[in-house]
Amino acid sequence: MAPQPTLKQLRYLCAVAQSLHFGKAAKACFVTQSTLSAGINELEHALGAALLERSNKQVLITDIGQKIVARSQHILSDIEALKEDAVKAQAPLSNSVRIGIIPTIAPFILPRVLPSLHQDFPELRLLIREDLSENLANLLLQGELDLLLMALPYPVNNTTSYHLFYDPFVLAYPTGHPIADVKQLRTRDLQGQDILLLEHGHCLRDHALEACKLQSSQLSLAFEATSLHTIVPMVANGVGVSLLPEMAINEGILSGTKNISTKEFSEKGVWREIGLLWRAKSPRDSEYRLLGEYFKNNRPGS
Amino acid sequence: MAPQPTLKQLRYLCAVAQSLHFGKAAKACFVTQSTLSAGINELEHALGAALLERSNKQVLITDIGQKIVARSQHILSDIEALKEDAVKAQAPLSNSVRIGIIPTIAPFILPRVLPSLHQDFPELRLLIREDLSENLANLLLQGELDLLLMALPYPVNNTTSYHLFYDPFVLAYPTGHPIADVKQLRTRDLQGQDILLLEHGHCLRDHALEACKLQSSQLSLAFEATSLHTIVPMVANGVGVSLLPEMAINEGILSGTKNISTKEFSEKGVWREIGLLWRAKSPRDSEYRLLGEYFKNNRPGS
DNA sequence: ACCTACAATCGGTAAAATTAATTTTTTGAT
DNA sequence: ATCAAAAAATTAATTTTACCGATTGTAGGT
Repeated sequence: MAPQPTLKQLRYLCAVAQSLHFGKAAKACFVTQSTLSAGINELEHALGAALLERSNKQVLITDIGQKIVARSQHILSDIEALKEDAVKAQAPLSNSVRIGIIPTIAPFILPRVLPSLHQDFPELRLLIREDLSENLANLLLQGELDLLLMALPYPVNNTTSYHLFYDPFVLAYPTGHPIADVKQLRTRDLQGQDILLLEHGHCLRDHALEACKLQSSQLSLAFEATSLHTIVPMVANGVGVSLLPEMAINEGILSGTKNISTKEFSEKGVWREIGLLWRAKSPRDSEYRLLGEYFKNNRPGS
Repeated sequence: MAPQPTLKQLRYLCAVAQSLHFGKAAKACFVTQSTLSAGINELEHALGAALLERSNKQVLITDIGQKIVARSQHILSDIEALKEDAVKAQAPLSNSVRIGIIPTIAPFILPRVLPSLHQDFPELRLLIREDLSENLANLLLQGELDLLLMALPYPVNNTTSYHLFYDPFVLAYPTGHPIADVKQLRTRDLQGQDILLLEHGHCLRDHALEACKLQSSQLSLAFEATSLHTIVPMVANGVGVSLLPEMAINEGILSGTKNISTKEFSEKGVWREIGLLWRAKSPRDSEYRLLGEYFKNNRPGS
């Protein structure tokens, strides 16, 4: 196969086209005249066309040479633009981040974080996808998402996790429910209660059960909700009690709802851990940590 | 200075972007995996950006990597277009030829040559400039013109000339003029005649004088014409005789004009030489010779 | 615990780019 | 015609780079 033209050769050609003088062009390219001469020759052979007409008095550009010069200039400026792109992309959080957030976090953290984030990193484009942990994990591994904001621990291969904060579970019960009389609420007080939880697939359910040392089989209530917002009116109607994340309450999930009371657990550790997750090999590791700072500093209730 | 990205590296990148697999990409590029790997690394360092996210299981393209890939594909296809241009330009007489023609040739040769030329070389674009020999010569040396069609000899540095044919001078005189009685016309019969010629600058004038062995000082008629077409009516009106190029007569410069007769010289050598002229270093030498063939084969009167 | 698949890395060698010096070519001037 | 000047081409030696084959390291699957 014929040798390919190189960018260096195109640079030499354009330099000659500018000065119409091999010696000057060589200087402009920081090479010796012989190097430039050889480069031009290579290009002419690679293209199989005479681009320049040389004499000892003047250098002229041929018809086809002129066309090649024009194309070369275009290509070289495209290369510059490409390099420029790379430089611009260096600024942290200046590009798109495709983030996946589980449904029990997204509505309660985004309204608070997004505005300040946009202020500090106006170039950042957050592309948000809300889905269950399992689906998000798959998308992360497939490279469809860059970052997950979810409850930890959640096992995903080759990922790095970043702790943000703990989000306590708060008991929500119908006002006047007997449990209101318990002074120091402990997880064992939940035994035998009708506890409303989200349906399978929501990790909030699993984390709540684990935090309260309950087995799924202990739940007497067969009904399972599809979102926190539908649990609230059910509790208010006396269907049962529920475990709500504090961040949801802080963000006002109960506002406007009557007949619901809440009580915090007196024990430590009745919470879920909130964190970030990304592919361990991701070159944007440091950017994601930076983003983590923002979520930390702007957590609901802080 | 940071090393420049090379086209080879961009090719490697695009290959990886296609297969998302270093080994396959390497094969597609006809290099080993280690070579490709090193190339991608160089590119990333040259740009200072992580373009790919590698693990032993999958290769993902980063956000910025995606942009660079898109630009690279664009650049690489531009390179192909450039090469394509060069190949197309290889076909002889497939590009522009900027030709300069003197006013005493152009109107009499172009109508005949252009049609057949266009038929055989439809890609050829003849850009014609009509001017005096001296001006054309300057333009040729400056590279503003590629080729001259003119009367020879005409001294121009560093040029190659190509003989086309001889164009005899024919005496034109008012019908009934005494010279009509001369049986064997010779140049010495012109002595003492009122001879109408073009003004200074037209080489036709000088060549006519030389061919007829006359001195400018021998001309009794002070008036000089600006074009052959203005000479004709003057001869018809009896102002004097003139020496017209045969090609002009063949192309019908006298048609429709009454009271003019013509007579050929009985001697050999009463002619001007018509030829092509180009810079000796021109790489299109062979194309110009080919073009010369056309002018030869389609000379006026042939 | 082993095997597999993959990209990164290493060491050696072949190829190429680059330079400084020289040669050739051309051309204007004497 | 000869000379001198200018400029690109060429040459030969050296440095640099590219490339390959083999090996290493890492994760995942069995």
